[in-house]
Amino acid sequence: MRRTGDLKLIQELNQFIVLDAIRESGPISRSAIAKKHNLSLTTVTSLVKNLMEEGYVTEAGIGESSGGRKPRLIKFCPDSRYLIGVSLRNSRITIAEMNLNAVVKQQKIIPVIQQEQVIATILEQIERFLEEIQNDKENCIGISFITQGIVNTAKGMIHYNPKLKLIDVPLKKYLEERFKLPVWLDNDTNAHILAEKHLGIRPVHDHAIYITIGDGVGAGIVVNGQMYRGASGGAGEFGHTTIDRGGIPCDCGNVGCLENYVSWPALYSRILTFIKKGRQTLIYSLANEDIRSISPRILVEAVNLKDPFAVELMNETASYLSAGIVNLLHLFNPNTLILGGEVTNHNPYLLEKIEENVKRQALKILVEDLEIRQTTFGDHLEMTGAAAVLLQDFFEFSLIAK
Amino acid sequence: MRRTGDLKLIQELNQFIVLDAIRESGPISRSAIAKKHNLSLTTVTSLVKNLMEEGYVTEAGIGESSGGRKPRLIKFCPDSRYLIGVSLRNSRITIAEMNLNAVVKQQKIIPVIQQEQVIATILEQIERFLEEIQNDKENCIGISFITQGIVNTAKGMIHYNPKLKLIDVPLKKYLEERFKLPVWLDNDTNAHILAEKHLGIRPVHDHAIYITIGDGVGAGIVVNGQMYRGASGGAGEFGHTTIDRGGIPCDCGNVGCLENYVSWPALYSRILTFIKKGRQTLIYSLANEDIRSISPRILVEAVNLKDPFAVELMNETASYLSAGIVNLLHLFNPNTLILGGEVTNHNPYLLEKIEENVKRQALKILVEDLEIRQTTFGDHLEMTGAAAVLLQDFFEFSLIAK
DNA sequence: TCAAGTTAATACACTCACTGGAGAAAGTAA
DNA sequence: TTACTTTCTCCAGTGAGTGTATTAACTTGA
Repeated sequence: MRRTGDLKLIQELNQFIVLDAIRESGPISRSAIAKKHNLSLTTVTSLVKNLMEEGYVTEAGIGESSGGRKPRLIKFCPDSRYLIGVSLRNSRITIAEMNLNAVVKQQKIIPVIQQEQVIATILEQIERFLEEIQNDKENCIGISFITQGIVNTAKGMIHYNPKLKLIDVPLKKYLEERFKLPVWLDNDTNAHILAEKHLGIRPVHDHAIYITIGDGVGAGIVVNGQMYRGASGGAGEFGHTTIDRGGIPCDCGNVGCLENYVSWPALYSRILTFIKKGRQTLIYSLANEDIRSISPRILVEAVNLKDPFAVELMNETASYLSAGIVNLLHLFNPNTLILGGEVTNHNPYLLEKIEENVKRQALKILVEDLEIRQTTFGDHLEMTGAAAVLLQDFFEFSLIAK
Repeated sequence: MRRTGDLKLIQELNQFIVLDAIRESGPISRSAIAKKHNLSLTTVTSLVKNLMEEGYVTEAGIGESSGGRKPRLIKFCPDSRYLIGVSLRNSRITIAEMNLNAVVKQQKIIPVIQQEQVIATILEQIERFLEEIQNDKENCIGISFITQGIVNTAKGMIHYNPKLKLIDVPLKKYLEERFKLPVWLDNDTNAHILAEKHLGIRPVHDHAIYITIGDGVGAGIVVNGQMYRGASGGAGEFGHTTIDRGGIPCDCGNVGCLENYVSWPALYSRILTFIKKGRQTLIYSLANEDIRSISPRILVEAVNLKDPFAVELMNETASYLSAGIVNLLHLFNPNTLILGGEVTNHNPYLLEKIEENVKRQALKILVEDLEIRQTTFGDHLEMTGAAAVLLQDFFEFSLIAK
C-alpha cells in the first residue's frame, strides 16, 4: 500500500535526507547540509535537533572558517544503536553484534550438528547471544538473517535450501515472534552485493552484478540502484544458465549449466582426474600429496606460482566463465562487475583472463564503461552483508507503507 | 537530485494518487477514493476540484445509493490533452496523435528514402504533422520517440543504430529545441513492454520480460515494477546471448548468439536452403513459388497448416529459444513472459513447444508461478508503445527532481 | 586595534496542505 | 413521517517548512 502525503511524510523525508548527508559527508555543518540539499537553515537546525535527541548524531567540534563564523560540525554516532546479524552457511551459524557502521563488536560461531533441528538451534543460540552481550534491547534496531539458497524476502521465508533441507520455512515470523524485534531475511549473495554497494571501499554504481564462485555459482544483482530479487526470490541463479547446448546434463534439469564447469566441485574433480593419471602438478605437492587437503586456496596458490596445469585450468575456467559473463552483460548492461568467492580471491590471473575474453566477446558499447574488479571485503564479509541488508533498508526513505 | 519535502510535494503526491484512482477505477465517487486510499474526504474534494479545473477529470453522473445519498461520480477525461508518438523503424517513420489513453486519433506513415538525412526528415515531418492536426499546442503534453537499437534514455541519445547508421545522436535535444515540448526517447522493445504493462488487456506483474523475434531478437525488461534499461541503455540484448559455445560466430564478436538461430533472417536462410534442394514445403506454394514473397506470416501459416518442414523448423527454433529463455528465467526470475514479433504472432504451436521445453529445463521454483503468453496488442503496437513510455512517466509520482 | 563585512545558527511570525467536526444535502428503510 | 445513512462542503485548527530579523562569532583590512 502506497503512503499518502501529510506533514509527517515531509518531515520524515527531510529527516532521512539530513541524516544521509551527515552519514555520507559528516562531520558537516548545518548550513552546509542546507546548501547541499536546498533545505532552509531553519529546517536543518530543527531536524538536527530531533536527530540529536534520538542519539543518531552529535556535535563534533568546530570546523574551519571560510571567512566568517566557524561552523559547528555534526557527526553520525554509529554506536547509538546496534543490530544482530546472523548467517547460516553450510553447517555453521555465525551470530554477531554490530553497530550502525557494520563494525562487528562481538561474534560467535556455532557448528550445527543435528541438521534436523537447525531452526530450533538458531533460535536458541540467538536467545543465548542476546543474553550474553548484555546490551539494552531498546537500542537494538533488528535482526538480519542471511543464508544460502532461494529466499523469498517479501514473504520472509526460506523458499528452498537443498543442503539443509529447508523448504518454505517462515523464519522471519519465527524470529519476530520470539524476539519481538524487526527482522530482515535475505540471500547471502544478495547481502554481499549490498555490502559492496553501501559499505565497500570503492563506490558501486547503480547497476552492479556480484558473482561468487565457490561451491556453487551465484550472482547478486543491483539494478536502478535497488537490490533485485525476482518474483519469488530466485533471480541471479547464474550457475544454472546454459552456455553449451550440447554440454553436461545438470541435476537441475537443464543442460550445459555453468556451474558444472567452473564451480569448486567441478574444478576439484578435474584436478583429481589429472592427479590420478599420475601427472605432475604443484597443486598436489602444495597439498602435501593429500587429495583431501586440496582447496581453492591451494589451487590459487599454484596459479600464482605459474604451475602449468593450474594455469591451463584457469584458462579454461576463464573461457567458460566469460561466456556466462558476456550473457550477463548483454542482458543487464551493468557498469560494475565484482568477482568474489574462494576461487577468484587473490587470483589476479583469472581476473585478467576474464577481462580479456569479455572485452573481446561482448558488444563494445556494453564494456566501454564497465569496471571489472574483485571484492574489497576480507574476513567479515558474511556479517557485513547481513548488516548491509538491514542498514540500507533502515536508512532509506520509502513511499511504500510498511 | 533528490527532492526535499515541502507542502507542494504532499499535494503533488496526493494529486497523483487521486488521479490514479480515477484513471484505474473510475467512474468513482469522492468518498470512495477517500476510503480506498486513506485520505480525508476534504482533501479528496479539494484535489478533485484542482483536477477538474485542469480538465483531467469531470463529473460523470450519479451512482447507485448504498443506503444514503447517491454518490456523484468522477471520471477521467482522456481527450483533455494529446501527445505525439513517433516511431522510427527500418526505413519507415510513423507519426501519430494520441489521447491520454493511447488511442490513436490521427496517424501518418512516411517512408525514408535518403538514409543520410533521416534526422532532418524526421524533424520536418513532425513539423508538418503538427501543422496538419490543427490542435492547440498548449494541450500537447509531449513527444514520445521510439526506435530500434541502443538508446540512452537518461542522456536522450540514440546511442547506436547500425541499420540507419546513427551513432550518439542527441535526438531529444534536437526535438526539444525545435518544438519546445517535453520529449521522451526510448528503445522500441522497452516501449512494447511498457505498453503491455500499462495499457495491455491483461495485467502484467512487477517482474516481466517481453521478447520480440523479428529481424533481430530483443528483450524488454521490467523489474521491481520499473523499466530496466541498464547502465548505458543496452540491457536486454537477448539476441546476443550465447547458447552454444561451439556455435556460429556472430558479427558482434561473440559465438553461438541466439539471434543467429531464431531471428527471421536465420529462419529465412534455412527455408531457402531447403527449397533450393528441391524439397517440398507448403511455405513455397503459399508464397506463390516466389522466394522473395516468403515472410514470417507465411511461415506461421504453414506451421498452422501442419506442413512437416515448417513444424520441424519450429521445433528447432523452440529448442534454441528455450535455452535462451531458461537463461533469462534463471537470471531474472520474472512472473510474466510475453512473446511478440512476427515469428511468434498467431503461432500457438511455437508457444506451446517453448512452454513445454522451458517447464522441463528450468528450476521448478522459477516456473511455478510463471505465465508465458503472447502479446495482446494488434495493429497499433508501435504507437501504443510510444504512448506508454510517455504516459507511465507523466502519470507517475517521482521523488527525483526533474 | 577596531570597524566593516561574512558566515553560522536561532527565534518568530507566516504560509499552506491536510484534518476533523459541524452541518447541509439527498438518499433509504421501517 | 421519522430515524438513520451516506455524500459532500465549509471552516477553524494543526504542524512542518520558509523568510526575515537577530544574535553570535569570525576574518579582513585600514
